[in-house]
Amino acid sequence: MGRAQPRWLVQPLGADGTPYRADGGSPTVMTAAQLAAADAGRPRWVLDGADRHYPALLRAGVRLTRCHDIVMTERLLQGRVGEFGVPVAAAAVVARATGAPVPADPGAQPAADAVPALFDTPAAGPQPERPDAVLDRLGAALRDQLGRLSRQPQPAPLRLLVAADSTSALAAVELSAAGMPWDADEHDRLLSALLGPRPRHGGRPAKLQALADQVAAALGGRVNPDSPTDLRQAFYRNGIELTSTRSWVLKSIEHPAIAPLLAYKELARLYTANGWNWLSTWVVEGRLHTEFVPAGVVSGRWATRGGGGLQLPRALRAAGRARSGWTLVVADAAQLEPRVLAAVSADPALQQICRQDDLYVALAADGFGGDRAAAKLAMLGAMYGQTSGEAGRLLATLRARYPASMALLQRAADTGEAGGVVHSVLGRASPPPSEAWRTVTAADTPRAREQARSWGRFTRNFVVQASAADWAAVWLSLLRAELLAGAAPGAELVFFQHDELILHCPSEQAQTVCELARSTADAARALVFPRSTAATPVRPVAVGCYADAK
DNA sequence: TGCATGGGCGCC
DNA sequence: AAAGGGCGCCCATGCA
Repeated sequence: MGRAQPRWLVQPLGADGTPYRADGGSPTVMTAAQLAAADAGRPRWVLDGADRHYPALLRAGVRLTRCHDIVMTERLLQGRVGEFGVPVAAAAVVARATGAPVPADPGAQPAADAVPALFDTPAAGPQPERPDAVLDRLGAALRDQLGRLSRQPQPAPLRLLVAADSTSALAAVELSAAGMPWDADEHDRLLSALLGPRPRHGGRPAKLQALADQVAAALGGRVNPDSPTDLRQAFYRNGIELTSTRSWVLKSIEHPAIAPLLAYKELARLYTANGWNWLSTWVVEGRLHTEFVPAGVVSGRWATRGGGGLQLPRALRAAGRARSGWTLVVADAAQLEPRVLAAVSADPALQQICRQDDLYVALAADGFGGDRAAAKLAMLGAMYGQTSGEAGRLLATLRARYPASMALLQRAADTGEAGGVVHSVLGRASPPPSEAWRTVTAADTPRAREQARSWGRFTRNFVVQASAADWAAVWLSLLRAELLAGAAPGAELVFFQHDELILHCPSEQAQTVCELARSTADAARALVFPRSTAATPVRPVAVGCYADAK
């Protein structure tokens, strides 16, 4: 007895997003093969959360090329609705979640193209929703969203963002399922070389324990180097008062315990965060299976759930290896954020600087006496809101030479300090500050000012970080579209980290993939920053092993 | 025993 | 005068 083939219920929708059951189109039950055939016509499928519905499709061998993700879109729209209080649309969302009808939207505008709705046939549950009810709910939600989109002051960039976020939702499911190729044996060798062999019955690995013993000996007594309190007490007994046990604080101390302690901290981090337990939990059949969460960060950056997929330590990247006969293409957008700042601010001088391959070299030559490190420190400090130290002093140079970009950052910070909302280049809104923040900052106290400035640093950085995330999402979407169109047979996306993409492809496709990564980055720049001359250069490298990429 | 919080550190 | 943004995850710790 074979298992029943999975099937999906598909509702064709009219051009205005209205289900047209009444005039002939009726819900159809489709097999995976039929869905795949239907996708060849490049419809924009409507999904009530790709993370909920796409994994099953993918397991059945169906890849969807384009979609409108109701959940991703709702988050984008709600961020833009009200600055304060409960957004107007929240009521509709609650209604949808409970299966109650959504109020019709009289202002709905026609969609750009016909869209089929698509979702799993209702699973057995306590109270499965009737298929028609699901269809009505989805159709109403779509009409509602298209209407709200068209009423935005600048709908075009936001529509691009909706498309990019929706595609990201599909790509995240695919990336999570594919997994980065990861060589567990190599990982084990690296760990053993650094830490000593894997301990058999608990306890620390040999080299870690030896360092812990050295620390204890140097401090004259028992001390748990994993305990900040313990450490501070031990140092206090030795006549040293520590404000914290952070490594940069320790580095300024002269004491025989410091060197082994710093070494211990570094290795202990490796052992606990990416040691053998991590390996056996997250690496399955040669792939690292972390779960990607598209736009999981308020700025639109992706997050990961499990496995710490966005914090793969450099020391272990040699374990990221292509299969035999295959190649990893590692493509990252170099110095993305200052380039994004130049583009969103349309600062002529900074855009000029950003035409250079290494913009920090050009920046250093322009106003920092050729000191690249100083130029970089100043630029990063400006984008993060640093005002003290060397970065603070160098800020004056940036203000004098790049007034437009520095003014944009200052406006963003001022808006945040006043409790306002800022937006990315495509229109993603920053979250409004909490009620608690409003209460605290209403006072005229040092704490109030500190809280206000802190939120200002967040909004200052948001305009850059979120705009960079816009660009990256469009880049990813364009590259994925090329792959689905067959531009590099066999190539698949396996990793995405803010401004870096990794693809796994048959070695003979590597140069094609490199070129695709470059060309789609250029196309993304033209779409996201159409009036900017600042480049967003991508430098793909074809390697057998992730560690060789930098 | 489980849960929440803070210190600390990895990545961008 | 002003003391760098975003995350996820580990451990230790204090509490119920």
